[in-house]
Amino acid sequence: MSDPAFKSEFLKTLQARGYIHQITHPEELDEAAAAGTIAAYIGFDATAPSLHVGSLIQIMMLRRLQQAGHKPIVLMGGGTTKVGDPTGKDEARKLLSEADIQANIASIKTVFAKFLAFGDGPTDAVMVDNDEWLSKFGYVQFLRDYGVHFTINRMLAFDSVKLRLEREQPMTFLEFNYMLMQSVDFLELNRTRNCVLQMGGSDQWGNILNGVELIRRVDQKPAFGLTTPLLSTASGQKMGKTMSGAVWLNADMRSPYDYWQFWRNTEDADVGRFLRLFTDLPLEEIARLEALEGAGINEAKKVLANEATRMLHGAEEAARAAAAAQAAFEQGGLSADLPTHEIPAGDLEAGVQLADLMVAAGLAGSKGEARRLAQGGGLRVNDKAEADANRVVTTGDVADGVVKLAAGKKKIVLVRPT
RNA sequence: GGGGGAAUGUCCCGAGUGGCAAAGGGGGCGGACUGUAAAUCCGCUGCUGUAAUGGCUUCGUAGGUUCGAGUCCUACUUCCCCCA
Repeated sequence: MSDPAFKSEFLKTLQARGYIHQITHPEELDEAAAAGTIAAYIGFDATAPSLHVGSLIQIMMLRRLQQAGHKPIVLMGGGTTKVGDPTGKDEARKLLSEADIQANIASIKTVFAKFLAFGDGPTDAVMVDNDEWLSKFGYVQFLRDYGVHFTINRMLAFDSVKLRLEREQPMTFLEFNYMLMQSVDFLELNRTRNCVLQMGGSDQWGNILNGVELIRRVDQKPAFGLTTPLLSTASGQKMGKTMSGAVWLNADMRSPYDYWQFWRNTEDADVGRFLRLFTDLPLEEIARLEALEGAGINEAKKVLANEATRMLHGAEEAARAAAAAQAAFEQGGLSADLPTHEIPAGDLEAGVQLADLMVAAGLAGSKGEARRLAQGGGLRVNDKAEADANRVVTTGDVADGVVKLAAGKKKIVLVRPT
């Protein structure tokens, strides 16, 4: 993609920090963003009770938008989730019940307030749910109003459809309609809220393009689309799924400590990129951190972990996570802020099989796994390797009020008798 | 409606002759090396249990044949392809 020198603060920032993959009408959009306040939206589907770091780049982009003096619109996909986005999938995802979707939305909502300022002002963020309008259409009315603007010929050419067909995987008519719904969302937001820009991940390009064209065709009004690059780590892993599963943003699904660890374990080659995308640090500062070599780059990773955790969970939680990590990894000591598992003191007096304790503490999925861990040398009790998972843990193992269990070098749980 | 094909280890892909806890890969986990990195190398990867042989539950669903079935038979479910 060409590299035009943008005039608007917003696009300049996105460009400099690496958010831009494709833009539909770069110059026009730049003009609009430079001339005054614009409104832009990103849609989030409610397929899980929390968003994960895979969505973080989108959230951060809304933050940049607001920082540049524009209005972010968070679109919750209450309506579209009922249909399910086929993009990038080989199979239709199982349909969620309406109750599940509503519960997911309620749970997801809270995260946005950490990144955006909501309110009624001209550049305050707002949240809307597309179920509001999508559920109101009658089938025939929807077909007549919008169906006429989409040709099957063109829809078949979009990757989301084409790839599925090429791989000879079935695509239901329900899924086929998803891109129409998303296009109508954009049109609706354009009409009711004067929203001129839809942003999203690069996999959304086709869906976004359809909305842009719908607005331009039906209302003869300007509309733009912008996508972010697909985020993967330097070694090619998909971003967001790691060691212990998805990196959720909700604190009750992924603790601040684990969140901090996630960023701390960033690959060397990704540090600069992630700092630009996921922190508010000035670019000069990032350039300095990124230039650190060898083990020195660990400093940059700590900064990244601190900043990212602070933004999501607050300064206090970030500091505690950092302190716990320092105690555990750099001093080999204990910290009360490490993940803790409580068990009745009586159980420990009676003695608990180590394998059972590992499972209870969440360090092993089954006793068999605990055994294998032990045999592989990855199980440690109070920092001492323990090859026998059948060993009984008793009060004699308590030191400083806890028993320190570790699975591998990074997963630590303090067992605290109560 | 007719004809042909497919569903495999609760992450994915994928081999499978009647003796299979089931090849191989990806992913994941652990170890070594390092810097809580990457790359590389080694080990593990159904549950349960032992000092150890073991026990139990898995191959779309339900039955059947057999000493023994992922593998053969019957019905059913879902999906794909071709014809109408």
